[in-house]
This record gives sequence, C-alpha cells and structure tokens, in this order.
Amino acid sequence: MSDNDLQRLFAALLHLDLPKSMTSRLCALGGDVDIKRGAAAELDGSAARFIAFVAEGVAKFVGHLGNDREQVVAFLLANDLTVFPRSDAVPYSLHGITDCRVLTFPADAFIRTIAADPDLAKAVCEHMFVAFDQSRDMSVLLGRKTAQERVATFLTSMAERIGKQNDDGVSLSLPVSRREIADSLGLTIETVSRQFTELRELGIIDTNGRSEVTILDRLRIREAAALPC
Amino acid sequence: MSDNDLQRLFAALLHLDLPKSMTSRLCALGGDVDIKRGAAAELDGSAARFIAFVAEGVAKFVGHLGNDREQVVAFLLANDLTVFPRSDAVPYSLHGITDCRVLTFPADAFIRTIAADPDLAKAVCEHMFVAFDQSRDMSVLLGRKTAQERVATFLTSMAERIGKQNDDGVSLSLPVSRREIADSLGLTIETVSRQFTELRELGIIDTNGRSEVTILDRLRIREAAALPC
DNA sequence: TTCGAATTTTGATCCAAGTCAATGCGGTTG
DNA sequence: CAACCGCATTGACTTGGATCAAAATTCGAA
Repeated sequence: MSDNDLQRLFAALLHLDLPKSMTSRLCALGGDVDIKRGAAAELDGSAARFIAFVAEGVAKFVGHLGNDREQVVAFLLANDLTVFPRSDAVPYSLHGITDCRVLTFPADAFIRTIAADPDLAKAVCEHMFVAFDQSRDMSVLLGRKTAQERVATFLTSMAERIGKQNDDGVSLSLPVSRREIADSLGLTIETVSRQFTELRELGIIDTNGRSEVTILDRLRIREAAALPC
Repeated sequence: MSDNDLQRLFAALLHLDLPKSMTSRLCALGGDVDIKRGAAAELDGSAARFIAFVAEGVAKFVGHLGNDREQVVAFLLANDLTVFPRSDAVPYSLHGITDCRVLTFPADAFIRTIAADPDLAKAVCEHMFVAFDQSRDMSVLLGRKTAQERVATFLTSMAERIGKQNDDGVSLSLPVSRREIADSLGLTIETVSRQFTELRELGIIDTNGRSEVTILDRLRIREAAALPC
C-alpha cells in the first residue's frame, strides 16, 4: 500500500495531514486491491469483516439472490470509506465499475488502531454513519417510492456527489450504466429508461448521449424525487 | 439514567461487567427516554447525531414520505444498540411499539469516551456493523424479493431473534402489528395477510390469534424466503 | 468514415401487488 | 358475557412496473 494512498485517505477523512505514527501502523494492516472495469474483487476472507476505502475509480457492492436477481447496495466513488457488507442472509461482492483501486483493512485491527487517536476515530465513525444513513434512505426509496421518484432521487444524489454547476443547471457524467442504475433502484433497465425520457419531456433534465445529464430545474427534480425542497 | 440500565448495556455489548470509570462518564453523557406504546419519542436535537440503546421494550425507526407513506427502517428489540437515522432526504422518527425505555448518547461524545477502551470500542463497532448489514440486507429484500419472500424473510429473522424452540418447531409471539410488518417490508397489510394465509396453507407455518406464529418447517421457510439453506 | 456489437429506447402485453370494499375475529370494557 | 371497536382476513377489480420483442442510438475499432 502506498503512502500516497494513505495520505489521501486521511485527507478525505480529516482534511488533515496524516500523523506519522499512524501511517506505518495502518500500512502494516492494510492491503490494496486493483479491480478492473467489470471485474469482481478477489477478497479472500469472507470470514473477517473489512473496511474499504476507494482510492481511485468507481466500484459497487452487490447483493446476490438466485435467478440473476441482483441488488446494488452502494456505489462507491473515489474517497468513500465504508464497511464491506457481510451477512448470512445474502452473499455480497465488490465489483469495479471503472478500473479502480481499493484499500482494505480488517475491521477489528483498524478500529483498535484508530481508537488511539480520538479525532481520527470520530472522523471514521462519522463516515460510517453517513454511509449507514444512506442505506436507511435507500430502504425508504426501495420500500415506498415510485419509479419516477427513484430515478429523480438517484439523479439528485449523483448530482450532489459529482455534479458541476454551469449555465443551464447542474451537469454530470454518469459513471454507471442503465443496468447498474436499475439494479440499485429495484427497477428494470426499461423502466429506468422510460423515466429518463419522461423527466426529459417534463423539461426537468436534459440528456446527451448515454451518460451526460443536466438537471435543468433543481426544485422540480427534488419535487419529482419526493425530497424536501 | 440508572446504573442498572448501563450495566445492561455493557452486558449486552461485552458479556462483561462495566468498568467503574466508564459508568460515571457515560452516565453524565446519556439521557433516557420513556416512550409509551404507540407514541413518538421526544428527541430534541435533530441537529446532533444520537446513539440509541434499547433498555426495555420494542421500538421502531420510521422514515416519512408525504401522503402517509411510511417505511420502518428498523425494529429495535431490547438490548439493541444502533444509530438514530439522520438525513436531509428523509425525516425519521422513533416510535414505541410497546412501552419502552431507550438510552440516548450524543454520538460524538460517546465515540470519544469509548475510544479510551479498545475492547469496548470494538464491541460497539461490531454492533453498529451488524445493524448496518441488516440495513443492506433490507435493501436487497426491498429491491428484489417477492411479497412471499419478504414475509418469509421477516418471520425467519424474527424467529432467530425471539423464537422459542418447541415440539412443533419454532414459536414466536410477534411484537408488531400487520401494519408495522407491511411498513417494514414495503407491502400493504392486505398483501402481508395473504402471504400469512398462503404460508399457512403450504404447511410452512401455523398461526394462532393475531400474533402467535409457529414455524413448522425451517428448511422450507428459508427456501420460501430465498435465504441460503 | 463506416461498421458492428452493445446499450438504450420504445412499444405491446401481462401479472404481482395495490386499492377498494365487505366480512370476520379477538380482546377489552362496561 | 355481550357488545363493541380496531385489527385482520378475504374477495373483486385496477394498475404500475415487469416482461417480451423490436427498433434506434451510441461509441469504439477498423
């Protein structure tokens, strides 16, 4: 694991430089995985619990049911820090959406190490809590939102994470395919596509090619997403 | 907050007695809330993040969308430790299902305090991770499972938490109404009811009154729940 | 610049679960 | 212990999103 990656981790967590003593300890602990676009990560120990930090690229956690039923439980963008999901009920895997590099730490040792620095512990917990809250929000979306609300919610949240403000509104380049969107929203690709079309016809978004989207009307998309305005 | 409740917290977390120094520090930090059956908790600071420990009774976290759409994101049974959900996207609240008593700690101070004891920190994190994993499993259920699979999954997981083995199978007394089950599974009460009937007709469960359920066939209910057998 | 495979969009039809409307039951209260 | 009220069940019908099936785009590679 490179010092450089660890520095990024700490910058992302704390907006602070990395204490020297921590570097070496975490270096010893962690491993890093390179995942190719479309490939699944080779993670040995399904036994142990892992913390993951995305140093570069975009990845996803996928839960698998029989019969090709898949559910994306999280998109991981660069600098995201979260726990690898582990459960007796559902097998999960980590996939690269683009080529990416992920740092992994065994959770027990990681916790023990960062507990020595209260500010660091607090920052790590805060990141975990945010990821946890996103998962709860996802339950509300999956349990109760309509197809249009789901797609509008997805676009809003992506815009907040990777959108760039410009003259027309907020533009973003979706790093994920329609299938991946569908698999994260509990819909089919066809339904996602129809909702893109409808939002475009309503004048709420504009699209260009497969992945370029501009949100033209911030208020109306939040309304369409059943989000508080 | 009573010493007794704190002892329970630590017993639940660590299967260990509470270190003296921690007691007083956590006592100073925490508050406790009594919630009546059916009532919402009076939690002041929507601003701060809270850790909750259920000392007694059964409670639920509920996410609210407009138009009476509600999603239960977690049932909290006695001894559960978790984070109060907080998000800009969805307003959440804590409701008593039975009369209950919940200890609450501001997350920042709580983390800071327990970080002093690595074993304790590890145990707390482990509880958080389990709750997080349950939330991810819930996303898979809500995104991809059929009504029958959802109800069977709910019964299986309740049986694991509060079921008693007996001659016929595993019996449990559901602490929640059909509406609450429906609101947690992203279904309507009618659909939940129909699935109870169908599972009964299939000989997988037996029911008695509104809340007594016996799981007659562990393997078949797991199959019906799309769980690994 | 064109070609071709993969992805996306669009259209037609179907079905699982929702909605609406009685009816039935359990448990509480006078 | 009867009568009531809220909860649960059942039935009839509707519907949003799934499925199945083409057509149209996109975009990388030749």
